[in-house]
Amino acid sequence: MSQEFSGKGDPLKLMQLLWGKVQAPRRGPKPKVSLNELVTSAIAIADAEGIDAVSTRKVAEAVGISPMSFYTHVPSIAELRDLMLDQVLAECTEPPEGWENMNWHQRLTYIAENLWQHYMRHTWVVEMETHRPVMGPNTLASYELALSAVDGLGLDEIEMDLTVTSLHNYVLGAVRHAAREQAVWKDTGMSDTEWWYTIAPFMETLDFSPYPVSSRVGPIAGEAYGVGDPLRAFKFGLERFLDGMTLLIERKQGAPDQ
Amino acid sequence: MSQEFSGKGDPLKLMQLLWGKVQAPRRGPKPKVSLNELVTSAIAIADAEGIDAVSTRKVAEAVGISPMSFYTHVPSIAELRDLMLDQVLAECTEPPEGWENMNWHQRLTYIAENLWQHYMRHTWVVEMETHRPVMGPNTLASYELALSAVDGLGLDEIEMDLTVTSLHNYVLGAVRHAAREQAVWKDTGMSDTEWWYTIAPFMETLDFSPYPVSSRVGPIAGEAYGVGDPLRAFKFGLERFLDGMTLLIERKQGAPDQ
DNA sequence: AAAAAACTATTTACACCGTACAACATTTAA
DNA sequence: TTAAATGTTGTACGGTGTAAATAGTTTTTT
Repeated sequence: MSQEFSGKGDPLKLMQLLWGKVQAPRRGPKPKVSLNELVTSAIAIADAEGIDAVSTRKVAEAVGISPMSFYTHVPSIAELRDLMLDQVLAECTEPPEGWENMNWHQRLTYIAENLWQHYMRHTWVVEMETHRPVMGPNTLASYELALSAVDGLGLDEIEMDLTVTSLHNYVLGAVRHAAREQAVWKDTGMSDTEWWYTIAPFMETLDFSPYPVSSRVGPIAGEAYGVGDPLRAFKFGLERFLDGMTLLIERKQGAPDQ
Repeated sequence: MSQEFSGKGDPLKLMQLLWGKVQAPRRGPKPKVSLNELVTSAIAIADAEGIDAVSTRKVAEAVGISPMSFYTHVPSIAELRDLMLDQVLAECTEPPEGWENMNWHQRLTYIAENLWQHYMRHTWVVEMETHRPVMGPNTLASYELALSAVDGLGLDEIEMDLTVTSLHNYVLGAVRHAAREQAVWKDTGMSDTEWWYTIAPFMETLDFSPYPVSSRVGPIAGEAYGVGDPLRAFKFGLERFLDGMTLLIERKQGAPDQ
């Protein structure tokens, strides 16, 4: 299912749907619903019940068409999912207030934290974005915003792309813990802390002598921020990355011809 | 399906299975297969056909038991997937040759690159690890190895944990592009480059004026390394992160009491 | 030795899923 | 008015996870 990559079918059709470039049919009955209604409805279902609740039948029912009518609007569920990804990313395309007065450090921090919040609002996106890039208008617009944060700093185009890409990569990797916790809590009512206390008695029966460093670090880290503090790990890594970026940018500005 | 978090059922049962702490039954017939055979078989299927090909029926057939016999060994497919994750991570638990003579920079680089290769060997792991941490022996052992890379540098325990966690987060975020490309290629025979050429004619019909920076950066980056070079982006971000780590470690060593 | 208990294995069944296919309904161009 | 093009719908198939009932096997208890 998730293995049904859209490249298999018709990548062009997906692009046309993403960019609204499907030529309007000259004859035939008017469609009962628009593509936008389908995608919006699917996103609502995913936000409320998770991505696995988004089935062709359920989306069709939500917008009031028969199950198979779905396929007149979207080639398959794989394309629907890609459309969902691009549409929901509309939240990350606009610069925030004061953007013009921010330096690159503040801008990249904003990009990363905004992306974090986006993933937390729609935890299903974290699962889906492991798949295939979606060349849609909102995806491109959010890439544009991120790139503009590091424009004019002395980085060449390739370094700009690498910066934005690895920052995005990092956020996605870091957010999954927090996203998972929220999804599990939503689904089961059990927090990570409760889960931890459930297995803690068992953990104490284990022999930890093969893991000397872990058994020193684990409890201290655990006491400091509970089972794990994804946000703190995220911020820690972000700081290291940005510190590294500072070094690179200073180097480039010191030798602009390199 | 992927929303069936194991916390829902019985987290303790999973822990017992992970650590081989299920008390041997006193009576009744001998099981036809062992848990290990089931998990190994499931991993083989996932490696060959992707995670979605791993169904209870298929695994049962592969080891030669009836479909429902599966549930004698594993509570549900969610637990099987967790067991797969831990078992396959056995590849990342041993220090490489020369580990003792490496400095922290070399060690962290090894950890990151080895993890990258692990994910590339088993691309389905990338999809699955977005879910829930598995407190199994191999997971713990790989955590131990990573922690030992930054032990004795003047970092406190929390910083050690944060370092290892964010490094792992970063690798996971960065590898997904490469993993996806490989999975798509395996499944469809279409490389990312071919896919790009399929949609390129359409892309040229689009109006890129709303994306000035992207349309400057995109082509240059594209020409430099094709559609995208996940490995290069990975290494770029890794360098920035390690540069940032250097600053932190130097700071800590300059003020050991802080 | 016989009976009971504990366990594994199997069969059947159900409610979902994505979607192929064919018949039908509606709108427009010829 | 007719034919073409399109949207809608019902039926059907093979796949999924797994609940429930049943059958078979081994060990413990009587």
